[in-house]
Amino acid sequence: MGTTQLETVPEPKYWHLKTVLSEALDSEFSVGEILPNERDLAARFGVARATLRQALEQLELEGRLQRRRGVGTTVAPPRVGVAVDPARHTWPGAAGDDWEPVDAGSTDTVPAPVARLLEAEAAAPVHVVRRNRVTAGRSVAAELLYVPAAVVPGCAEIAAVSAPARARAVLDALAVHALEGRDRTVELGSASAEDAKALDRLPGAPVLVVTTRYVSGGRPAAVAVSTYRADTCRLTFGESEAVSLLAG
Amino acid sequence: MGTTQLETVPEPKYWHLKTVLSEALDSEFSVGEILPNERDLAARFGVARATLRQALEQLELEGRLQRRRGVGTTVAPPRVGVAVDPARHTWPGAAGDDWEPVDAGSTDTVPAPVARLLEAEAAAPVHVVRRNRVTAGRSVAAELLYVPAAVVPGCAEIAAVSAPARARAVLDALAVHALEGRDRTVELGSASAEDAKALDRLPGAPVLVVTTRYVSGGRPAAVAVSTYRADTCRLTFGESEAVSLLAG
DNA sequence: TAGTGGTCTAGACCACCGG
DNA sequence: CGGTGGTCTAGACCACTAT
Repeated sequence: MGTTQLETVPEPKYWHLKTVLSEALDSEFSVGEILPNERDLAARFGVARATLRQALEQLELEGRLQRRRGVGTTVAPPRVGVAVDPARHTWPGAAGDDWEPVDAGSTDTVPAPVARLLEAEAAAPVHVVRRNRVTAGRSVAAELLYVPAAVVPGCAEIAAVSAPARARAVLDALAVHALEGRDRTVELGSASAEDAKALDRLPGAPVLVVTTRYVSGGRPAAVAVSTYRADTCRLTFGESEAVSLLAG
Repeated sequence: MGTTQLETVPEPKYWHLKTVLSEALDSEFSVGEILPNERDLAARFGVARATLRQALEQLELEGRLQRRRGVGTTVAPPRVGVAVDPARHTWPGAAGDDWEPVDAGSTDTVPAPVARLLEAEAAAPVHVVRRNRVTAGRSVAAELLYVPAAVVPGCAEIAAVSAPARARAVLDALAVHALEGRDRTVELGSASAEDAKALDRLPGAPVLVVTTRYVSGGRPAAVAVSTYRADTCRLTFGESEAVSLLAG
C-alpha cells in the first residue's frame, strides 16, 4: 500500500480552522474590525456552524476575539496588563488604586474555602465588601472582600447612608491595623451570575480568580476573592507593569 | 394572566444542569468516583448529549471533573497548590525545584512577545530549554526558557551527549550571573499540541501561562514561558504555599 | 424588524482505552 | 471487542442589539 502518508493523525477540523483564522487575524484584520457572521464564515469554510463556533470559542478564550450577542464578532485588542502585586504592600482600598467600592453588608456564612483561609468558623460574623476594578476605562475585575467583624469591632457601616460609603467604612476601619504580610493564589474559574454582570460577560465566562489573604497581628485579617476577566486581562506581578503595557 | 412567575428569565439548561451536578458532586460522590457515561446522564436529565457536555465542560474547567477518552468521567481531586513565587529569588534550575530539564536547542527566531521581553531582535541567536514540572507526582507544567546566546557565551550545550544534559548546561551557564530581579505575568491560554502532550491533555486545553523575565546586569537575561494545567493547578504566590495545601 | 450570537436537538462517526 | 469521551452535522428556536 506504501502511501506517503505517515501516521495519519487527522487534525480536528476546529483545530485547523482555529489556526487558519488565527493567521488571518494576524495578517488581514485590524483591532476592532468586525468579522463576517458565523453562518457566513461556516459556509465559507464548508463546516457546520457548531464546528466554526468551537474554533471561535478557542480564539475568544485566547483573547483574540470578542463576541457580543446581537452585535457580532470583532478582533479584540491586546490584553490589558493589570497590576496585581504592586511593590508596596498595602491594604485594599488604599489611595490611588483602581478599585471602586460598591457596597458592604454582613453575613454569618462565608464560603468554606474563605473560612479556612481566615482560620475562623464558617458561622462567625463577617463583613463583606464588594468592589469593582476599572483599569484603562475597562471593567476588568469584581471582588468580594471578607473581613471578620472581630477585626473591625467599631465598624458601624450599616449606618452609612450610601452603599459605597458603607464599603469605605469597612475599608477605613481595616486600614488602622498594621499590615504584616500577604499571600495569594491564582486559579481558573467561571463567572457567577453576579460577577458576570459586573464584568459585562455571560455567566460561566472564564475568569482568573485571585485569592488574597491579608495578615495582621500574626493572624489572617481579611480575605479578598477577586475575579478578573480572563479574556481581556493579563495579571502582572512585580515590576513588570510597565513592561507588559509595552508588550501589549 | 397573573402567573406567579415573576421576570421569567429562563436560565439556560446547561447552566442549571451544571448547578445540579455540582451539588450532586458535593453530596453524593467522592473523589475518584466515576460518573455514569454521558449518554446515560443526558437521558436521565432529559437533555441532548451536547447540552450535557456543555455542563460537564464547565465543571471540568472549574477542576471539579476529569474526563478521559475511552475511560470515563471521574470526580477530580482538589486542585494542587503550586508554588510559583518562592521567597528566595533564584535562577531557573536551582537545586531543589520541581523542574526536570528535558532538552535544549538553539534558534534564531523566537516568538515576538518573547523577543520584546528580552529587548532583543527577533533574529538574534537564542538557546531554548524545555523543562517539565512534576509536583506531588503529577505533571503540572511545561516550560520553554529562552536565553540569548550572548548571555551564556561559553555555553556549548550542543556537545552534551544526552538531551537533559544539554538543558542543564544552559541552566548552569545562566547561574553564574547575579540575579537582580524578576517580574511575571499570568494569563489564560490554550495548550499547544506539544504542551498538551507533556501535560497529558488534549490540544486546546485551558492552561495558565506564566511568563517570567529574569533580569541581570540591568538587562533581561532570560524569559521563561511556563504553561500550567488550569484544571488541576492553583498557582500560589508569597508564603501561601502551605496554606493552599491545607485549603485543598 | 432584521441580523447577530447563544442555546438546543437528535442523530452520526471517530479515536482511544480496557478487558 | 464493547464502551467511553471527542468531533461533526444540519437543522431549529431564542435573546439581544441596533436601526
